Amino acid sequence: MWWHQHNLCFRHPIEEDYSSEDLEEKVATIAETDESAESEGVIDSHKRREILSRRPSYRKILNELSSDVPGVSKIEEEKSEEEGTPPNIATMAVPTSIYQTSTGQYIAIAQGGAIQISNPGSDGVQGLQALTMTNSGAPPPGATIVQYAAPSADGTQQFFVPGSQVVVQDKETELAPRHMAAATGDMPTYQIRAPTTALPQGVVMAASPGSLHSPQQLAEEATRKRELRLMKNREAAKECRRRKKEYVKCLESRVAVLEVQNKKLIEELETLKDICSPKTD
DNA sequence: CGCTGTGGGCGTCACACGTC
DNA sequence: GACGTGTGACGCCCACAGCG
Repeated sequence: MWWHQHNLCFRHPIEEDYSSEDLEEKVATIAETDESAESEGVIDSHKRREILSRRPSYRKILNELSSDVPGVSKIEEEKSEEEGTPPNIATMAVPTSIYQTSTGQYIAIAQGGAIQISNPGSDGVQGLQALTMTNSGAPPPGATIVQYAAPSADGTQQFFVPGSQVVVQDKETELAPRHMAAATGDMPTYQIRAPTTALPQGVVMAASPGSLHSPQQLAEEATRKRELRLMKNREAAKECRRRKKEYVKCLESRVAVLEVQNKKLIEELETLKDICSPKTD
């Protein structure tokens, strides 16, 4: 099933993203899998926005498409898994991100917010350590706190983990070893370092939510939560754009296939016409 | 060489939707 | 209902090409 709100999409004058709507329209026109009910009529911008925002995710769309059309590749649930996750992490519950440290350890951030660290040499999931991110609500007793810091002046991002170590994001992905770049795509690389002198701006060290009393602490907690949310949203936006590009590529290939099919059918029709209605003169 | 238009990427905000 | 996630919209920046 092809969703049919494409003709309700509107483009902002300075729209900068590629016009997937145009492609979708082209595909829908060629394939004629669609009703044209909504192609007419005036819909106010609010309504259009409402409809637009209910559009299914690219992943859903593409996966539906792939089930209808053989040969259309699916968007995997997690790119990091499909592109060569280290074997000892492969059995873990779907991580959202996997990083490799300069010491060769793998850090997997699971969807629940748990961080797992594994050594490349260890078998299976042995050696994994599960940490709990502080954004996942009140940590259970004895939980390990991992602190996130806003990007510092040199463009790096840091996680503060127990044991006086800091997980620092490299400035550029290409700094990662080639084997890592192949395994993670555009995924940033992280290193475990000893912490520098003072905490970077925006860092609030471990304070369990229950122990927050003063307005200053509350404000710091709010700031920390905001930074965390922004970081997650940043990553989500990147991932969303990646999926969108993949989706557009898929549409382009589908257009090509359907155009070829269409051409063949037209030729076939012409042939049949010639056979059924020979010229009389 | 400076200006301008264009395209692509990124970060952020707002909002809908799904989950617990 | 709170919270997390996905995505459209917007604004900004940068690179590049074309032009005078």
